[in-house]
Amino acid sequence: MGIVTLKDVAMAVGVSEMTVSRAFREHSDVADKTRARIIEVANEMGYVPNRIASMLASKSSTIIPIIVPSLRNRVFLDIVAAAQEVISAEGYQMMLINTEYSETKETEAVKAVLAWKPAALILSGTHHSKATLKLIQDESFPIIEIMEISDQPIDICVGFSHRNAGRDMGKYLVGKGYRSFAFYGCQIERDTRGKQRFEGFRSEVLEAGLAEPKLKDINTKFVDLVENNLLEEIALDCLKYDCIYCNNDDLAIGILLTLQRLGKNVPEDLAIAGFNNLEMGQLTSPSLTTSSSPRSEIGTLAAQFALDKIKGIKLESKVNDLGCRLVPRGSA
Amino acid sequence: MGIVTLKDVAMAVGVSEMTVSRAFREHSDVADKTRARIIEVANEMGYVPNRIASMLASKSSTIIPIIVPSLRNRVFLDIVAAAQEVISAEGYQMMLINTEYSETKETEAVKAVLAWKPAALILSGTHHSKATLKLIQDESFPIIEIMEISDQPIDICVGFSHRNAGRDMGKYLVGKGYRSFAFYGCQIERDTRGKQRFEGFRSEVLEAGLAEPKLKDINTKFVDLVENNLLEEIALDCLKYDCIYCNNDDLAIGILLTLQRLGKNVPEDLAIAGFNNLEMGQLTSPSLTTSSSPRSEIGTLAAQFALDKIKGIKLESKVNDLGCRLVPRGSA
DNA sequence: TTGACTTATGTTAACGCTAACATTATATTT
DNA sequence: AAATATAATGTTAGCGTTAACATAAGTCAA
Repeated sequence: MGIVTLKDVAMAVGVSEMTVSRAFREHSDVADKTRARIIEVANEMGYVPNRIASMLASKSSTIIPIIVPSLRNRVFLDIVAAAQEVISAEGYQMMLINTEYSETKETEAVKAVLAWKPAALILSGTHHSKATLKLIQDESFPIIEIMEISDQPIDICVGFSHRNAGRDMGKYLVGKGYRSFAFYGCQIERDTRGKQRFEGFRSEVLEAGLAEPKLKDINTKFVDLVENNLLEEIALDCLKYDCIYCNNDDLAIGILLTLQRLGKNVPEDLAIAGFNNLEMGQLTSPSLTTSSSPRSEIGTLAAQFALDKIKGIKLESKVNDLGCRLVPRGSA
Repeated sequence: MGIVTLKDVAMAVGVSEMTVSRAFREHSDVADKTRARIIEVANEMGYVPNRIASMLASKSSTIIPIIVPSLRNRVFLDIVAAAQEVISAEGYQMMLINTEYSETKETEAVKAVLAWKPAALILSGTHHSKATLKLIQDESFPIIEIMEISDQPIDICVGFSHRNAGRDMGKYLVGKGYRSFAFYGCQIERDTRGKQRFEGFRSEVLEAGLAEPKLKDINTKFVDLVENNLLEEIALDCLKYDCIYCNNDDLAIGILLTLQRLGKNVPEDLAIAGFNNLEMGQLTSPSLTTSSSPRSEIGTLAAQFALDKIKGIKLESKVNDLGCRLVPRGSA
């Protein structure tokens, strides 16, 4: 026989479908004895409630999609991992979608996701295409924007100001006495948040009356950089400056270790600062000056806010700035 | 008005619901003119097909859940990222679940996932609890087991032999002349695959007539190790041996960098080997001897196999051993 | 122009479940 | 014991779509 349905169980037990349905939904109004019998028979028969039918009938979904621009980036991986934990723990299901930093793909993803009548939606960033916005404008489920903050979130946003993070780092580095700067990043042109950090950094450097920091966009993925031994060239190029601010810790650590292999001294020959505060940055000597992006917190909170709002719990604030703590260490 | 349904669009255009349904499914038998008109009106009205209703009616799902034991581990992150790419590209949806290495949670996850009538299921490892196996035994969708290989996969498995990976490393290290060994790992007792590598490693060391390698289970997560500065103690402890084989590259690199900070020499004072072949391991000096786990390949292939089998394409082989290449470098 | 196809559209009945209301059994009060 | 309240179960009618079959419209050969 094919799949076991409510009807089959109901017939086997000798009750109505409705009673079986109730028994499986911890509905209070089923007699304990009846429920026990139902559950037993159902298990024996291998009955598994069909969530799809349930969703259609009740018009209530437990799907929470999360749309991120990348899964190669530790930031999003950590966010996804943290959000997943909360979402699962509450009996909801995470649907994971990766847009590869493409606006078109984001719009497509949102369209696809709407077809699932999601319980909530987690989006990355606060900037979205018109098409995307149009799709979600009349939707009534909670929409959480993560990573950045915005004065006018679609609904709720959780993140921090990347501009401020860059500014803080700029202030710190200028204060340390460095005078010529460059900002290095892999594929920055598509990383709007990286660019925001650069902007903050730049404005601080300029305010201090120093020369415009150079924006160095390395048009290769970090993995390929390592794979193809391109880091040496980049590391040597860096030496033209007093200090470099990297788009993320991976690159910063990569340059740091490469310079050391080449016999250079950090921070004497070149000071290096990163972004994210990955574990490895604590292990190099000198250890890495960086900013601690609250990745896991963002994931956890985003999921929590989504669930709270689904449950009708009033949220304190629509804009949640978690800040980004500067972590001064030896490398700059 | 609330949500726009097929019916609304059908009425607006003046055709039957079925025609609208067909128009949205690239069904060939709709006149081009009719389809164009339908799509136009539908877009205007903001119609989004309801996948849930569609799934219920057609009994065909596009959900592919992937159940992994951890999302802190780069291995699974890479697998998930790779699988996601393939799954999305084909118009399917990935549902992500993390069991935190708990068999109970795995069973629960499988139960939850069955309720979605998935198109396929990706599971981690080849060992599953009786309860889990019972749940999936009569299911007809493809089931892909990843990471390990087994002679009797439930359906299809994609991975490599961890025992062999450990054995290869053992052979290599013995060949290099090291004589006293230890295997270090964070929370190995729950990492069955890590244990398999140890077993392979151990058998090779014993076969060479050397002393039993010590199994050192560090009962703390790597992050906490770094956070609480516990690596120094561990690194110093390692010096009792000629050579250590670490459960993963993170730990290996952590120990390597810590030893260097303490003024020790690798591999002279201690040789170190890792597992996974992360980028960072290429950047240390000496760079890290490790094994290259085919993480992305596993993710990609697992997804591909799932999709192929859904489409009825005959697979070449049920057991797919991708191997695990030893990468000899300077650290051991 | 008829019959035989082909193409385009429509009709009906599910899919498996639950909301909302209806009914029956049981407990509680007077 | 009747009247009322409460708990436990049942009935009906969808939820929004699609499979399968039914029909209508258009095409073509003879």
